[in-house]
Amino acid sequence: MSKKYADIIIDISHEAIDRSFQYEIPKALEEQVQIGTQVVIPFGKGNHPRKGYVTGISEQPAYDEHRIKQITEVVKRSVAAPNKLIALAAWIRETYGSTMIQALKTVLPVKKTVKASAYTASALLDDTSMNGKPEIVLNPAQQSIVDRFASDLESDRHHTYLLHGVTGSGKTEIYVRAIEKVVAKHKQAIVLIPEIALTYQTVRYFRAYFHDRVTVINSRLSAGEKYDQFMKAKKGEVDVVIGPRSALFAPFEHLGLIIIDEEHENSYKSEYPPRYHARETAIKRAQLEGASVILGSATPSVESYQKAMNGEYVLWTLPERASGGALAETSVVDLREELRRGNRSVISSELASDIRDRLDKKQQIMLFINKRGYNSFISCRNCGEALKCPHCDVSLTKHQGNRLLCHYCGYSMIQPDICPSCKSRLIGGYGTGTQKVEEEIHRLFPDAATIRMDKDTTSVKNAHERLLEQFENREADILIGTQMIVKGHDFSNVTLVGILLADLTLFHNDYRAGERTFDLLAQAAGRAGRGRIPGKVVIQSYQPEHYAIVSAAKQDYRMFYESEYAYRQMMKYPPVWNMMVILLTSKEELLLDAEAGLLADKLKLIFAEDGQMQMIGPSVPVIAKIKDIYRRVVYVKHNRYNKLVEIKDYTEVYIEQQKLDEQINVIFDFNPMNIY
DNA sequence: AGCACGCCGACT
DNA sequence: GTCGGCGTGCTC
Repeated sequence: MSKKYADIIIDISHEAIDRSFQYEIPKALEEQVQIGTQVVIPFGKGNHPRKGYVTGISEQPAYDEHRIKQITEVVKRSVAAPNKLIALAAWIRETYGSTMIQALKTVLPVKKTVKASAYTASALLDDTSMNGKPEIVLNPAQQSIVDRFASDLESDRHHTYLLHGVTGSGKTEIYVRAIEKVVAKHKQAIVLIPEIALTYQTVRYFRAYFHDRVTVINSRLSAGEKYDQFMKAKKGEVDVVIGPRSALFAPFEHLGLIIIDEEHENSYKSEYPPRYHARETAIKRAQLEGASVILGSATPSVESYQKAMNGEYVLWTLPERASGGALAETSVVDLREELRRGNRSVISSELASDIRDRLDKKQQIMLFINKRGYNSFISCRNCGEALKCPHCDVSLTKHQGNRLLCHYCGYSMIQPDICPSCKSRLIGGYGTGTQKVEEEIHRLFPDAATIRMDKDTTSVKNAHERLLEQFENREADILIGTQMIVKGHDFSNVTLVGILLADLTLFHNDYRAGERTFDLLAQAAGRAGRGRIPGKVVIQSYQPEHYAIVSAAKQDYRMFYESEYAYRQMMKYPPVWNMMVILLTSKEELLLDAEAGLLADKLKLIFAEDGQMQMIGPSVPVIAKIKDIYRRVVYVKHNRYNKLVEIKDYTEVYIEQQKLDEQINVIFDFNPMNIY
């Protein structure tokens, strides 16, 4: 009988209207309008139709009744998000800093009425003639973990588990068994996988167990296709959703388990606002919905391992390969020593002789170089200037055909003959990119067939899969690549892995440099000797005494963790302390400098009194401008995360009150994955 | 984000 | 005298 009212967040991303507005629900729409429903409402003076999300329903008007307008209609083809997802969005907004509408859009399935693209769901989704589930017998370590999970589930205890298992120890089998237990209780599971690891084999594995009760989300799905998969989850037509970060928001009604594979991966942190971390957000969602979380990794993040150490997570360990196969032998080569002996090649003499040996035995080799275009910028030996992008303040990278390219905005130019700043002719490229390594290999081993994998050779659709397939089919002896060849792929004939420059200088100044290096080396080592023949890993480095390299060579995670934790503790870095980056951007450099300074002073004045805050900056970030937008950063460290949230809230209000939001944009990043 | 209200300069 | 500049403030 009585009227009903809806609290609605309007789809306009602006702080000034980042709050809910109350609308009357017309009788005809009462059944359709629920929390999470997308509706169209008249907004503002002109009563322009706007989209909005219902975040609450009440019986009383909280506002002058005559001024409350009516909901126009419900957006067709929209899924009402479960109530809990709205609460999760509110938590994301508060924890990471963004407008409510941005947080809602992150959490809710976006149903664009775009027609589904022609190649539907890609090869990952359509597979027919699936043979029954593989008869895999768990080893005692695996069995004991599955049993413990089952008993927790039986007694309704929900934990976050950290599954620390070396590469090849059979983590996936544990995931699958845990999901089986959850599904048996009529609950559902989400499996998060880093995008690059979302391979055909992985999906096949889950398909073998759950058949058409599992669905896969990947970045190649159109918005419409992704929406359809989410609908299946909501209607209970599937039990398992597999996908990257965004799959965390699959609108299951009875969520029982969230699995995050390779939990240490950087791609679980969103790179645009709200910059949420899928691991933390998963744990929050599980808490809201009474579900469990399993985090799996061979090289856990320092954050997660610390929580396992202090009892917040339950630690499960799989110390051995499931097949019983031995881990690879490792050898560290000191590149300084190599240079002293007069070898200026990127291939050390030890690595060269190992390559020769494997080529002769018809075994395969993987060579790994940290980064595309590493050091392959053009600089002047007279004045020392490196050629930079005029819009982005980053070095231009040399590509084939004397072309220099900016990797941030795509700006390109032909390499000049004389230095633009000092007119010297001593200008050129010095570097060891993947192309250069390939040339060097051809010089040293003219008989070797090579495949090069980097962003340039894999930019074409499916090139990535095709190149890996060629290598698998032994069409080449040596695979040369960047990060992308390190993760996940098992080639049984690879018996030698060379890490050409395990150096840390690349990530200089970055507090996660050690962690990233250890992860990379451990993963690379995991690529060697996956078949019957034992493998070898050669690690070349200028800093062979660094703890990340020493512990990686020993394949000793615990040793790495102890050193890394001590370092973080000493430097007051996360996870021991917390850090927030305030990134300020503007077209006006002078204004930006002035206002960044004022903000920093203000924050110091207000928040310094407890003595637990440390502030650095404002400073000019490594990349001082992108696309002609200038950037400044302020780093704020505090032992308590909540205090950083308070400082974030204060900053938001300050920027708005000073009327700076037109000319200066502010973005927050909590416990950042990389330095600015 | 839009849109209206509102208080000061060069025009039919 | 009026048309219109976009500064300021509000939107259920």
